[in-house]
Amino acid sequence: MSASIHASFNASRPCPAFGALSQPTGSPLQGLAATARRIHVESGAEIVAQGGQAAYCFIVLSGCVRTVALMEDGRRQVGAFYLPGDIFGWDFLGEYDMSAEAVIPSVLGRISLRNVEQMADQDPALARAFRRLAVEQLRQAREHMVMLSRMTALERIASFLAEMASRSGRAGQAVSLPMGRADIADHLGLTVETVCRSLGQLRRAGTIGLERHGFRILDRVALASAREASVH
Amino acid sequence: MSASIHASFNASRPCPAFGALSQPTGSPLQGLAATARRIHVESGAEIVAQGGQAAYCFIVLSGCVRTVALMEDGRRQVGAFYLPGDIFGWDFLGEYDMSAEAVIPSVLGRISLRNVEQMADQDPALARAFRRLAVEQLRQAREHMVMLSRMTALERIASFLAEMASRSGRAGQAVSLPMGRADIADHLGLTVETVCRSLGQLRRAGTIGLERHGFRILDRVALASAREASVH
DNA sequence: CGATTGGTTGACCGAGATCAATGGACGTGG
DNA sequence: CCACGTCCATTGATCTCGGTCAACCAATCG
Repeated sequence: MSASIHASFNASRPCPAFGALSQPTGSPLQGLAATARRIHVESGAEIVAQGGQAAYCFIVLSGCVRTVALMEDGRRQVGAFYLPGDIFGWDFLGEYDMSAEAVIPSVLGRISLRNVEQMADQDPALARAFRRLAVEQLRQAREHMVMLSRMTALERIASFLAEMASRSGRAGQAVSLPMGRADIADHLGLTVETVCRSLGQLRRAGTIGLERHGFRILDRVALASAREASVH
Repeated sequence: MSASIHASFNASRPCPAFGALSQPTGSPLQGLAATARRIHVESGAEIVAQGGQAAYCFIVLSGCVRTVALMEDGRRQVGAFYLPGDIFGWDFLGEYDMSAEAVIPSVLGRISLRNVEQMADQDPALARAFRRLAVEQLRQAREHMVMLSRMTALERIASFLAEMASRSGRAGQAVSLPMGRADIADHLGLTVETVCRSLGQLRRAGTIGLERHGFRILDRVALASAREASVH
C-alpha cells in the first residue's frame, strides 16, 4: 500500500498549468512559461540561497520544493512547500530572504525575474495577475500566522493534512507527503516528536490512514472538527 | 514622565509622506494621495469589517490602526499596527480578510481601490511600486511567522519593542505604545499576563524604561541580545 | 469620588519541548 | 541475496515555559 500511495504521487496530477498560486484559467501568467528553462535538481539540493541576489523565479514541473529560513542558532522555519504547478521565488526584491531546496528529485522551469518585470511593465494584465498572486500569498501568510500563534499541535496537523489533501487533487484519494517529519515540524512550528504523536493520535482515532510518505483521509468530518480554529 | 512620552507621540513625527510601507522618496504612490478623502475615526471604531467587500484602502495620517482576525471561539490575532504614513487595506481581493480598527482617535486618507487598479494599469511605475509594497509585506509576514513559531516570549517582546522604536523615528527617543497590552499579546501570540511579565523583566533588568503608553530604550545592546533569534 | 477598565503580580497547571531508547526502511558492500 | 549501517519515525519519561485562574492596583471617566 505504501507503494500504491507513492506511485499515485509520482504519476501525479497532470501538472495543472499554474496550480495553487495561479489565477483562474487563461491566466496571463502562462505566457511566462514559454521563456522557462528546464532545470533538474536532486533530492536535498539547494535551488536558491538565502541572502543571494534574486535573479530567477521558478515553476515546479514535478517533485516538491521547500523554502527555508535558517537562524544562526539552528532554529529553522519552513515557509512553504511547492508542488507541481506552483510558482516560487518571484516575491523577492534584491535578495532572496529564504533559501529553496528540493524535497525530492524535482524538475523546475526557471524564469528570469528581469523578464518578468519587463513583461509586467508592458502588459497591465500580467501586472494585475502578479498583484493577485501577491495578495493571495499574503492571505495565506496571514492564515499561517494565525495557525502558528493560536492553534494547538493537533489543530495544526489536521490543518496541514487538509491543505495537502486539497492541493493534491481530488478528495478521498491517497495523498503523498514527500517531505519528512522534520520538514513538517519546522513548517508548523512544532518538534518532530510532537508531529509524530499528533499524527499517531489521528491514526489511532481512525481519522486518517498513515504511512511514511503518504496518508489517506478516512473520516473527513473528524478531520474537519480537529481543525477547529479555522479563520472564520 | 508619562505625559512627556505621550506628548512626544501626539506631537508625532511629521508624517513622512509614505512611511514604513512605502518605497524610497519620489514614490509614484504619492500621486494616489491626491485622490484621498479625509476620514476621522474615534478610538476603537471599526474601519473595515472582516468579510466585507473591499472597496477602499487607507493611509494613516495620524493615530494608529490595527488589523484583526477573529475566530468563532474568540481567539484573536492582531495582524499589524499601522502608524502615520502607513498604507493598509490595499492587499485584499474581493473581501477583506481581516477587520481594521482604530487603536486611538485617528485620521485616515481613504482611497478607492478601483482608482488604484485603474491608475496601476496605466502607470507601470505605480504597478511596480505596488509589487514592491507586496513583496515588502510578504517579507515582513515571513519574519513574523518565524517569530510566532520559534521565538520565546522575551524574544518576541524585545523584537516588538525594537521594531516599534525603529518605526517611531530616531533612536534613543521615547517611543509611544498607543495600543493596549491585549493588542500586543494578540499580535505576538502571547497572553496579556506574559506580555506584562516580559516587559517587567526588561524593565527590572534596566534594558528599558517603561510606562503605560510608552517606553524608552536604556540599553540598546541588552535589547538586541534579548532578541537573539533574528532571521540572520 | 466611586466605578469601570486595563495593568501587574502570584500560584498553579498543562501542552509541548527535551532527552533517551527502540524500531523499521533503505542503501551499500560483501 | 543477505548483513550491516545509517537515517528517520516512533514511543516513553521528564521538564519547562507560558497559559490559566485569581487577586490586587492604578488610571481614566462619569
